Amino acid sequence: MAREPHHPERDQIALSAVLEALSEPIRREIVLQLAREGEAACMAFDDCAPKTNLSYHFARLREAGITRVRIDGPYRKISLRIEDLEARFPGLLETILAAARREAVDARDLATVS
Amino acid sequence: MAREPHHPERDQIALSAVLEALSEPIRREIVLQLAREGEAACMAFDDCAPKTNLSYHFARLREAGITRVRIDGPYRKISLRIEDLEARFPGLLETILAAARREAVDARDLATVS
DNA sequence: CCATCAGTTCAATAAATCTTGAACTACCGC
DNA sequence: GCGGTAGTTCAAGATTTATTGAACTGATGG
Repeated sequence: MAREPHHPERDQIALSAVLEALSEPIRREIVLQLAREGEAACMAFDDCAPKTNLSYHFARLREAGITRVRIDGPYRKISLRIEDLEARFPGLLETILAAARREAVDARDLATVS
Repeated sequence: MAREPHHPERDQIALSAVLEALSEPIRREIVLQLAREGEAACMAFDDCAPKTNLSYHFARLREAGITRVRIDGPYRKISLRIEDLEARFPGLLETILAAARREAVDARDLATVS
């Protein structure tokens, strides 16, 4: 296990990678939760998918430049790179997360009517 | 050839599909050009990729709900579904296109320095 | 030291994506 | 109708993605 996982520099964050990372529902759910609750350990997402699958999605988010991973004893603490993303692509993260929240609300409303 | 190609209803436009569609550089280039120049026939993009490949990307954009295709004699006129997208996911399209333009500018600046 | 907990890496598989050439459809002008 | 132009569909291949179980690393507590 690499002691320091790789993170792209702010200037190296690519739009294709960011959009592709956030096009996945599980990864979007992870990012939404990080936006709500701030830094969290991996185990905070254990109800989203099996551990081994989460590990894959964490890596994709990290390599896309969306999250930062910090090793804290036996835990890995994940957080959003909000400032880097805002500097590179202003408003992008917040707009996509707003769209995700809106889609969730719309889906719930639709279920209520039926 | 289906006379009327399928378009998803406004309410059926899915965030995953939109982000995935726009994560592809060729498709993003198509959408940028549509945003600049408005409705255009497919042949307006012939320098982006071979025709058969473009056809594939046009279909992905249309099925994601990003573009509308209108048959006009021998041509197919493509346009952005700006109002539908704005109603479903406010600010999303414009923010992503702004990010795409910024990334292009940054890449050009980097090349100028080197 | 040993067991455990947190999380990753590896290997394998199924599915989706991107790309291309060949064949096709649909419309138009002569 | 014939030929040409605009664009799609089909089939095939290479690549990437998502998912999972098994084996692994690294830190901690007893």
